[in-house]
Formats: sequence, structure tokens, C-alpha cells
Amino acid sequence: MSSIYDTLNAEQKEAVFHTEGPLLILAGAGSGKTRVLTHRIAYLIEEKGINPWNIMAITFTNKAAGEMRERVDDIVGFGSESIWVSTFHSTCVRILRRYIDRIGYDTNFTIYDSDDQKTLMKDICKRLNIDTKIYKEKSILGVISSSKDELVTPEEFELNTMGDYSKKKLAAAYKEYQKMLRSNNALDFDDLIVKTIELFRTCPDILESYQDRFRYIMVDEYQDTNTAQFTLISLLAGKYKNLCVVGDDDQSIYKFRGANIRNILDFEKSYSHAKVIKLEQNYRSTRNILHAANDVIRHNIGRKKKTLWTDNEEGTKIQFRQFQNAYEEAEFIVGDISRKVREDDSSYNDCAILYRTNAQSRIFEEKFVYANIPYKIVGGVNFYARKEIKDILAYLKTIDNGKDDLAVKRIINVPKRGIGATTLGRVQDYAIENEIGFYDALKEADQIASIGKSGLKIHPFVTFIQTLRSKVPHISLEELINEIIESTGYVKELEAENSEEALGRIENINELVTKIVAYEADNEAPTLSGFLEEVALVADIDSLDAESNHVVLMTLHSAKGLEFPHVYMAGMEDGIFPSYMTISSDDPTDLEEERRLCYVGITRARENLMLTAAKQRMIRGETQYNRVSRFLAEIPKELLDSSAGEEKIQDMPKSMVYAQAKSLFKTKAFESKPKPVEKPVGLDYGIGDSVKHIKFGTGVVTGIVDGGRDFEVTVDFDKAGTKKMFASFAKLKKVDA
DNA sequence: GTTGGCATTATTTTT
DNA sequence: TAATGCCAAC
Repeated sequence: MSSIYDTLNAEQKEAVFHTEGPLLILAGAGSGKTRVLTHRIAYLIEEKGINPWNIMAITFTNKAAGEMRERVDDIVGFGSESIWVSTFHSTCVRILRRYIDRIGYDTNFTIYDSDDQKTLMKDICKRLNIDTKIYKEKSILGVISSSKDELVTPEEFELNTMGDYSKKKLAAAYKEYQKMLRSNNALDFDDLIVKTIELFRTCPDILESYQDRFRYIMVDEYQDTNTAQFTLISLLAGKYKNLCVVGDDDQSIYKFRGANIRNILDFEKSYSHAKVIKLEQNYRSTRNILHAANDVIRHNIGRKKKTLWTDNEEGTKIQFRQFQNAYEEAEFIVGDISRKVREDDSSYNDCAILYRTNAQSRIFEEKFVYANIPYKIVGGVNFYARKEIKDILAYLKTIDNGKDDLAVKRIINVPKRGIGATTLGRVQDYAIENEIGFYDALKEADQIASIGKSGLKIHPFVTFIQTLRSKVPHISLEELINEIIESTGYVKELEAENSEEALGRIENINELVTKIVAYEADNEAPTLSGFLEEVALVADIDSLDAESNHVVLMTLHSAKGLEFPHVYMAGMEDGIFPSYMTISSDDPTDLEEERRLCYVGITRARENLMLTAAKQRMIRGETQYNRVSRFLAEIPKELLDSSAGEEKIQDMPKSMVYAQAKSLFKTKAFESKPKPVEKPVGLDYGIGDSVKHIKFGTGVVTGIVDGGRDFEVTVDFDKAGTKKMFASFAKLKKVDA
């Protein structure tokens, strides 16, 4: 009799069939761990008769959760929707929204992002007379965050100061910070985990109800858990101990975020009688790539010994190229991708460029725009962290939760209402004196003697918020956000500015509206709080979808869990990767973490891996000369091909290289695309219209050819000359001439 | 209260 | 280099 489990290898089967008690799956890169997890869930339900309701799977990103959900839905028949699949953070939010009132918060709490945290900390430093030139807000927040990761409360922190002056200051800041969060009815990211633990510890009845619900728990990327997350999981699994964790100590790359590698290394100590299964067969990469990865990671000590192997072909050698500078490096990579798409049967989304720091993305972006190649940058400034988005969200937050002082303060004078710092200071004093929130103080503005006439300016603002609040139950979120945009004149103001930047901001606001509409459409019972919550927990990587055809650019960190046929690792230089910080650190494990990052990068590649470096590079305004990354020396020479093309490009004058690269793009760059881009339904511009291009500026459309898959548009640019481009990539905006 | 110009500073990675 | 922060002038 055949079953879905026949396709699994022996170790995978063992992991799937071992359902009771603690289980550690050491899953090497590309060893099919998600398959094991999903099959294990199916096995639990179909063969063991476990109620789907009793199964929980936890991941780190929404994207991973979404993918898992999809695959579980595919493989499990009836009841898959009641399996709890989500991230640590959203799991905690879900629990807290229900019960946090038991530990003294309101269930409609807001979640602060790092921007909000910084604003709050700035305020605290001012009040506590902390010189932010000596102790920066960010570093104070860093200390607080690590304390929370280790479950150290402000009180415990204070006990450990032992008369150390600066530690005492930190303790005071931590204490005050928590106090402020509570009075704002807000939680930061770390609090989501910490407060859930606090809830479980203070209310054993709640804990037990969740223990009984989640009888079978699975945790993905276990090597990335910190102490708080470990504790949370231990509490939940405490009663039945049916805990299955999957991870790879060689891919632990989040120490800076509090991840504790000991959680996975010591799993057998924490859970005696734990079963350990190693998955060492790699299904993803060629033998060459896998050998290179193995040889690099071998240089680390203090790891669980395992060696990945594969049945796959040997594949091509790993390519290495060194260039004069970062421009040439970027040109080469962009040109190589263009060639691959043209000549080999590849498409853009088969290619990924990985780098150590987000700052490295800019140069690539420039080249991709110039080459008219579609690309997507993951990371950098989060969409929801943009100023205009945060402003609009602050209105929504103020309407949703009047206790969120930060949101109120953000928008009280946006758009300008002539309310200045002096007035706000007086309102704040009044609020503190009367022990009420900032918004409530605003409501009583006429009672505040000291502010005089300024009260007249505050009044319309309060009325505005009150009106919207009263409308919330009766109108849709879409109507609500549109009313905010209308009444505040936010977009109008931007339109009047008429700058490139303002246009981008308007676009972002429109996207926000789109997102709110999508949220309302996707949810059975959409609420304002629900939307704000979803928005607070998204990461940029979540927006990455496999459907659209573009080259993906991201940091090595963001790449974990992904795979691509062609991978480019750029900036392979000592000082960049491994970073200067880790080279100069006196803790050798820092360099090991960096090496793991390199291992992660290499193992993302399925068929081709290209490593590149630049001899000189501009770093924050000054030129650095870096030698080739030490990790390259750890890859055996026989796996590397670093000869081809080097002299050719190196010896050419710079202008020639550039011209050569340019000519690469000119000739039928888009001829053979396996995955056609979606043809735009219609264009909102025609021949003779003025349009705007992100890089080339404004110009006049002189021709449009329907190319079947897409429209080919010819534009005569004012400054950049005449260009032909595909409508769906160029994203031309019609402008009024 | 608002604006703009100049100086300073940061860079590792992010749920 | 680019973003942020501070101060002085309006």
C-alpha cells in the first residue's frame, strides 16, 4: 500500500513517526525540514487520530508561517484550519488580547516599534537627566531589550547594579520605560513574549488551558530562540512534553538579537530522554556548492557534528571575481544576470543577490534601474516605518487607543495646527499632575490655566478625533482612513509640494489604503485594532512572493530559509564580510557567527554560486581598501573558478567596462522569458503624454508597441535621451505637461 | 512657532 | 554618503 510517507527518506520517516515526547530534529540546510514538519502534522491527525485543534506550529516570520500553513492545508484534509500555525509574536498577541487584563493592561494595547521606543526613550532621558550624548537612546534600549530577552525585570536589573553609577542610570531608565509603556497601554516587541510568560506564571489556570489545547507543539528555526522564547515554549509544553523542535546550529545567526545557541545544543539536557534525529541529506544544492559550504563551516568549533551530503550532480564550479570597485562589481553582476536570462533558460526570480549590510543595496538598485531590469529589495526601511505611513497610522491608533500618548503627540501638530512645544509641555504637566493620559488632558484643555489661548487650537483636534471615534462602529475602515486623509488634507499638502519625494509619499499612502481594503476583504470580522496589530508585526520579508518575476536583493540574514537557482554573494571582503566589528572583536565566537552567516549564504544556492569582491569601496564617504574575505580561503581551490573574465574586465579602462555592460542590456534583453510578466490591462498614458520615470526623469511618450506579453514604450526623455522600455517594469507615471 | 542651514555622527545583522 | 540633530534667525 502506498502512502504520502513513502517519499520520505529513512531519517525523515523516523522523525515523522516519532510523535510522543521531546524530539530534536537537527536539520541541515536543504534537508527537507518543512516537509518533515508538514508530514508529521498529517501523520498526527490521520494516523494517530489527534484533533487538529491540539496542534501548534511556531515559526519566526509570517512568511514562514504562511508557507507552512499552505503546505499543511495541501497535505491535511479535513480540519487543517484549526491547527494553530503562527509566529512567536502573533501567538503571544493572540493570547494577550484575550487575557492581558489579568495582569493590569487593557486588551486593546498598542504595539510599539523601534521608532516609537526611541521617541519614548528620548523623552525619558530628558526627564531623568540622562545625557544622550554619553548614553545613546539606542544603546539604552539595547540593554533593556537584552534584559527582556533574558527575562530580567527592571527590579532585578536594579539589584544587580551594585553601586555602579551608569548601571544605576540604566536601571532607572528601564524602570521608567516600563512604567511609561504601561501608562500608554503599550507593549514593545520583547514585551509580547515577556508579558505572555508573566501572564502564564501569574495565572496558572490560563496556562493550563493552553497546555491542554496545545498538546503537540512544533517549533521551526529553533536555533534562533532566545531565553524568553525558550521559557515560553517550555511552559506551554510543560504538561505533555510533546515538543518537537527543528533547527540547525550551523544556521544560528541571530545572537545579536538574543538568540541563545545553547537552547539547541543543550536540548537533550533540558529534556531528558529527548530523541535526536539528524537530517543530513541535502536535496537542494549541487555537490560542489555543498562541499564548499561544508568546508567553510568545518572551521567552527563548538557545533553538533554533522556532514551534509547529496545525491545531486556535481554542478558547475563556484565562481569568484574581484573587481576594482563596487561599481564594477555591481555592473558585472547585473550584466551576468541579464546574460543568464537571455542565454540560459533562466528568469529574473531565479536570481538573488545577497550582501552583508543593507547599505550595499543602493548601488545595485542604481544599476538595475539603469538596465531596466525588475528587482525587489527586501529589508531596509520597513514600509510601515515610513514617516507618512506612521503619521496616518498614528491617527488610527489615537482613534483606537486613546492611551497611546505617543501616537497623539505625533499627530497633534501634523498637519500644522500651530500647537508648539511650550503648549504641549504644559498639557503634559497637567496630565502628570492629574494622573491622566495625554489625550485626556487635551480634552480638558480649557481647564488648563497656563495655556491660555492655545486651548482654542487644541479644541478642533479633539473634536475631530471624537467625531471619528463615534463613527467607527458605523463605517468601514476604508471610509475611516479616507476621511482622515481628506479632513487632515495630508495628501493635498503633499500634492502642493509637487516634488518627487512627495509623489512617492502619496503613493505609499495609497498603498496603505489598498492594504486596509485588502485586510477588510480577507477578514470575516475586520476591526481597527486587528488591522493595526497585523501591521505592527509584519516584516519586509513577508511581502516576498514567488509569483512576480524580479531579481531579489537582500541581506544574508533575510535570506535564511530561502533558496534560489543562482545566488550572488557580493562584497566578499574582510571588513565587510566578515564585518569589521567581528574581526576586531576579542570574542572568537563572533567570527564563528559570521562564518555561519557565510554558510547560510552558500547553502541558499541550488545550481550556481557567484562570489564577488571589490578592491576598493566607499564606506560612509571614505574609500576603504579591503582584502578578499578570509572565508574564500576556506573553500578548496579545486571547487573555485576565479580565472575567467577577470583580466578581461580588470585590464579594460573603466569607461570601456561600462560601455560593455551597457551594450549587454541593449540587445533584446527581454526576448526569452520563461515566466512572462503580467501584461498591464491598459496604460493610463498614450503617445504624446508626458510621463515620469524614477531614474530618467520626465519625458514624452513617442511610441507604444503591443508586444504581446507587455507594452514596449518609447520615451523621449528631457535629459536622458530616448529610451525603450517595458511598461510593467518601467512604472511610468503620467504627469500633466 | 516655524524654518532652514550647518554640524555631527553612524553602520552589522531585525522579529 | 546620508540621515539626523541642534541652533539661530524670522
